[in-house]
Amino acid sequence: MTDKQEKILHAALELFSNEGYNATSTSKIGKKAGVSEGLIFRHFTNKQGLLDAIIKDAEVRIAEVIMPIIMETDAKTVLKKAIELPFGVKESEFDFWRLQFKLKWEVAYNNPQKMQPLIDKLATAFEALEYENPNLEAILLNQIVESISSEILKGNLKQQEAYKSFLLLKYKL
Amino acid sequence: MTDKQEKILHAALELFSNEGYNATSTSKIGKKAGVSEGLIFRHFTNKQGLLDAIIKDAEVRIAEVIMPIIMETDAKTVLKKAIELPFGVKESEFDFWRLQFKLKWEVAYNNPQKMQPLIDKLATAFEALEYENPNLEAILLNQIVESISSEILKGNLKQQEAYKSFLLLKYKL
DNA sequence: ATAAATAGTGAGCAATCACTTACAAAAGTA
DNA sequence: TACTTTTGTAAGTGATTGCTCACTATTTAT
Repeated sequence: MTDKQEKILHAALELFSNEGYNATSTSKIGKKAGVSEGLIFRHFTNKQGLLDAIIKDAEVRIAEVIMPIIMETDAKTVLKKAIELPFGVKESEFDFWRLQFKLKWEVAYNNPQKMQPLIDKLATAFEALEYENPNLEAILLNQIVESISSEILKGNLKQQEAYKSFLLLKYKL
Repeated sequence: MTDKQEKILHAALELFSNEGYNATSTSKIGKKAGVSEGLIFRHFTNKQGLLDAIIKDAEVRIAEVIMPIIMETDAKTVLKKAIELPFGVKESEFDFWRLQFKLKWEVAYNNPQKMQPLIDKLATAFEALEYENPNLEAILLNQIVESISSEILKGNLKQQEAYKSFLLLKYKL
């Protein structure tokens, strides 16, 4: 991956995330990346190709973030790590993650449940802890985690520490 | 409000909701509404004006939906009605509500917490029921309700009845 | 009935869109 | 070195964008 290729990807990520895919023109991307517009098409075929490259990279990064939870053997620690997940996102990566959530609301890109492995892991954890309805508990907690992530990424969640403690307490962790 | 004005608004709502604001051209709206493109600008000034009209209407409808909960005096019933909210949305109104959630991810339109009255009401309900942390409980439940709404509107939530019962049970309702 | 105001049309506007093409610079390879 | 491939640019392409304008049709008010 060339230096300029990375610059293009980075500029596209930032613009897609902050202004939206359709609201971002390839000319704007070229300008922000400090590159001729034509180079975008040389490297990524078309505008959709740019998005595809970002999405492909995202799948890897999502797997990376989820891995430590999937590998965890202690049920309580699984839940704890899952709850702490959104609070640990670095601000330098906000653009990246915000785009992921934004894309879920774009029709063209139908979202094939990348979080399913996490939900499954949560379900087995809840089962081990003898919750009455592990599957629905897993779905609920995943929803909570995603919803907290959304709020944080949009800059809407105040009192994060208090909220984290509150949730950990609720699940007796 | 003229017949044609309503046709324009309805077409715009459907297109904005399903394809996105930026992906929808005024020419497409005119065609779908069976109206000349120019008429859109006569009635709504510009494309943004169209969206503004939809948003203004939305504020009314959101207030309508929340009102029965705000007016409710029994704490348990408040929670029950809040949880049941997303499961009662009519399919004919999916486009409308989906657009509301979609807009939360658009930068241009910064969302001034239309749900705050509901959150406040939930907080006092949790207080009456002697929950330890009523404010955070209210924020959490609101997040859950919104997240369920999102999943339903995207057609991603299976076993809705089971999930509803599960939540009501969780809050002892 | 007549005038004024409103509703509606369709052609046309400059600007921008995603993308192509012709060509030059740079880098790799023999 | 000489040749090929890759990387990069700048000036285009036709199509579409949001929007205006000159005009007609219809309603409303006097």
